[in-house]
Amino acid sequence: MLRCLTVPNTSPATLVNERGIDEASSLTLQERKQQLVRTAIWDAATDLFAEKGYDETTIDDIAKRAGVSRRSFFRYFTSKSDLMAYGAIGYAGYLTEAIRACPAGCPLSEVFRRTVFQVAEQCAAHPRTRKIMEIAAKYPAAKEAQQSRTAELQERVEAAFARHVAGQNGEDLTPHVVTGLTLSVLAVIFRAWFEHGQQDISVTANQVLATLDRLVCHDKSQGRRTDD
Amino acid sequence: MLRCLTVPNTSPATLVNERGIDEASSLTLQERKQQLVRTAIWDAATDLFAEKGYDETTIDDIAKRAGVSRRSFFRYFTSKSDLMAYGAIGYAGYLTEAIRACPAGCPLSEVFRRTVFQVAEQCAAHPRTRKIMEIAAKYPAAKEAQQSRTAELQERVEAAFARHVAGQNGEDLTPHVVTGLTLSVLAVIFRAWFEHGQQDISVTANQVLATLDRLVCHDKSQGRRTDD
DNA sequence: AGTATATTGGCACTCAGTGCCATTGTCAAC
DNA sequence: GTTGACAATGGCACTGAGTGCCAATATACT
Repeated sequence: MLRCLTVPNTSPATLVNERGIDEASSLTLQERKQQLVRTAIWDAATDLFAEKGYDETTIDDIAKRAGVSRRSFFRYFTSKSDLMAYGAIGYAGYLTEAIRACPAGCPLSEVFRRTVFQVAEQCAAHPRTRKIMEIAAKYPAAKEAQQSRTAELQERVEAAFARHVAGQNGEDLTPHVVTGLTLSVLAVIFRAWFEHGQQDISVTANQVLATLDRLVCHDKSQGRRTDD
Repeated sequence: MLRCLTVPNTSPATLVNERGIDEASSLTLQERKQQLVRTAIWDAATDLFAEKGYDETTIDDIAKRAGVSRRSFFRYFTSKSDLMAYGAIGYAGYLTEAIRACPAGCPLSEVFRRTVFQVAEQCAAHPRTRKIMEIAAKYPAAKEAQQSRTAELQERVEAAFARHVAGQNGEDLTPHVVTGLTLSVLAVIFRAWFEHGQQDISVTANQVLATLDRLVCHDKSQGRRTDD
């Protein structure tokens, strides 16, 4: 993964916005055209996944419907997995942005809560989120592909948290723990929100965080382990 | 994934033990032979991964060194990813077993703690854990492959937790939350344990759980969200 | 117009993964 | 010892993924 694509200058910021046509402020014409092709491929692919299934859709199919050559497909996405993980880049952007937005003195537990709520709402508002979740729920291989960039995501989020708590010793495990917690909590929220009504995601988020509190802060008497 | 392999009767319990030669109590001769081939392939593969890299190792290489045909490789493992995820089956077994071992009245927070410690120690004692972690740390594609069965793992663990808290309404999010928490905490523990000394993993586990407590149970004044 | 550069498409190649069938090995019954 | 049933293996051929290379085309800049 993470191969060098020839075509796009794919700066992460470029990929955050969806349509690539309007609101193209600081983008050159070339970049906007590339973005256009990229979303064309993505739209063609997700449509086909929904129509005839994830495994059954070949890259030839996608390229044909998107109106590009097979060879060009691989210049915009490294693989079919890469397509499903497309949203992960924007997701990582939301997360790091939300963490960075917190004031310096803000306790980490509060940074965690704010990040969870803000990112949940941002993703819930995004049309791509729903489409991807539907495909992932239907086809296990698609779900696996979607999560194929977890490592990169984790690294970026960890770096953002580490930046917030800068000034501690290097051996501190805090950034790792918050990152794991944040990502797993968000995953639970998305799943519950998607499976049930998909109404207001902040309600779901509150439920999940309340459950977490009940779980961790219940009895802390047994902080050290003794064998049974 | 999860294709039907022709050869092996691969019951999950069969795969938990490592060598497959000794301590073969309730296994037929055929099953033990299959297990032998399976571990031969696995050994050959991990050796090659360590020698010449994960991506550079083809399935032909693995089959040749293991002394089986290319076609037979695919009867024991569905893919190279499947090989890296081989340990996930035993891992899931450890987790469900640890959860089930807790007495019925045990509060979930305590089940969580016990499971984390027990599974961490079991995995740390297993020779395969170290080997896999070394490869995964070195090659990103291998790490990705290793996590390719997260969905199955999650389902099994969730089911085990749900069994423990049986008697609640179906809308309860608790099993989802504990599962996410358990898996992410264990991931942090393994990583920290592997990167640092790899001494006593229960020390690492205590550090991580202490960090978690500090994080979640810090100030709970802001249980409901208000926009800034 | 004319040149440098970016993008694309086509071709050929390796490797992953699968279906099909012939061969071999194993075990039991006769 | 032979025969027959059945599991395991190996070989072959095929589709699809992914990549390198080069020619053709489009775009930008002078």
